[in-house]
Amino acid sequence: MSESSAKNSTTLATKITESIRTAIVSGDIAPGAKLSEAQLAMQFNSSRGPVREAIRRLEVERLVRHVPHEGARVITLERNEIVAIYQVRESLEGMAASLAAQHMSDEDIVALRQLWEQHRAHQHQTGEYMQADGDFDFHYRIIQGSRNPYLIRQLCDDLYQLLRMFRYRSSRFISRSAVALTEHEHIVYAIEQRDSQLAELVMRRHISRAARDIAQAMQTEETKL
Amino acid sequence: MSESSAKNSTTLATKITESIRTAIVSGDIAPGAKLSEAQLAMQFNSSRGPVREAIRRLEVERLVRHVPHEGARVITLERNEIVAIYQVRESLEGMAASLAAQHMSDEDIVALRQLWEQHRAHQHQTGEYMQADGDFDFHYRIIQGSRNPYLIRQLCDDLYQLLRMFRYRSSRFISRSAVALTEHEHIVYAIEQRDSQLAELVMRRHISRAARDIAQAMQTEETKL
DNA sequence: ATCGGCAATATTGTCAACAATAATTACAAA
DNA sequence: TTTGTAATTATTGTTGACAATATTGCCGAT
Repeated sequence: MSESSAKNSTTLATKITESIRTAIVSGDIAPGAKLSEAQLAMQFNSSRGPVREAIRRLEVERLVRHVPHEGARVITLERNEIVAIYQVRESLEGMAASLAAQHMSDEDIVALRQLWEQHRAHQHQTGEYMQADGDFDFHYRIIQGSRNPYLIRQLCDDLYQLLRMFRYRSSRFISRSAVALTEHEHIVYAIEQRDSQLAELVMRRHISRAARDIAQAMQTEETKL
Repeated sequence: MSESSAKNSTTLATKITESIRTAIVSGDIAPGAKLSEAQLAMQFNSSRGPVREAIRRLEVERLVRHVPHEGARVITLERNEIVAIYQVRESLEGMAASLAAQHMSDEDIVALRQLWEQHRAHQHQTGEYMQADGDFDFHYRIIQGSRNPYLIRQLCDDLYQLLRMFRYRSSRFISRSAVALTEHEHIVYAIEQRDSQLAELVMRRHISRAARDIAQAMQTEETKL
């Protein structure tokens, strides 16, 4: 487990929170793993206080499940929970796309198009899957474009944490980068046209298909065991 | 400020969290008010530790804004933030209604109808506005009926806290109980018919109208000052 | 050999003191 | 009077010790 990524925030508790969060999301701390206060405190050269604060925060963020007097464990995402999350994501991010088509500045739309061009070029050259990071970047920009602060927080701070955590583990399945690239283009197009209805629909389908692929992959994964 | 509503949870920090949360949501602690650790600790006959934990949790729940070394204050909801929240609520709860129409058990639907009958009877007798609590109860049942655990948490644990906090302050405006009663009936009907599309649409309109009324009321309220 | 209860151990919850940072006040100079 | 600065005060951040609870291991009974 790497506690390297500790940004120099103002307070120790914040740094520890971020370190543990990235460790969970990146899979360095496995789902279901126990978070021992004493152990973590030792690891970060601190006392248990700041570690406790970090765990409490991550508990509210739903990355950690805590039961009194027993301790905290990293959550494990079951199949039905993944499905539930994707269902919400479809609704929320569809709305984000719709709002983005209405509210994004012309410059931001140009930048979005350029980002997509980069992704295409990258895929053309390397023939590689789209990087998860690139995909997230694309979606983040559209969410930001919604200009709805509450929606932005819900998606970026909350839902996407869970998504990242899950994606890291299951990146082996996801080989739909070619399809995704095409779908992204359609989204960019709809936003360029300022067609909020189309943007919403295309985004919803994009996410819906991803969800279907993942659910299917998990299904076969489960039957294999 | 009443710290009376302390349920006997297993841990002190939890009790304090709940007490402060209800105090904020009910308006006993005013928006923008400072949350002093020492003062709260005294108030709850505890040390600062549990109070700090409570504040950290409420911070992640977005009921409190915290800046390092300065302290925590209760958030203040601006007009545009209310609009943003209602926009998200419309999308999420529309989805909840759709899912409820698909997944609610027949018994639960009967119970929902009965609840509505009660509301109607109550209004008939007293001619009163619908109680905010009754309204929340109605919506909660439908959200639960969605059977989507992530959606349920997002709405009940997160969004509705903010809604409650705001509603308490502004209950003076909201006199649309007669309209709401009718709209609720339409929602119940759509769910009884298992018409998920209709349920979603009617719910969205219900919330959209409420949002419009509130935005309008805030507008006039602002110009008055 | 397995199961249930008791002691030992480990872990979490709470507390009070200390350190570090921000807010306030007092004071002096312009 | 006003303004900038330094000292004071108050508040938050962190720590280690102690209390309360859960887990583990041991022992005896069936």
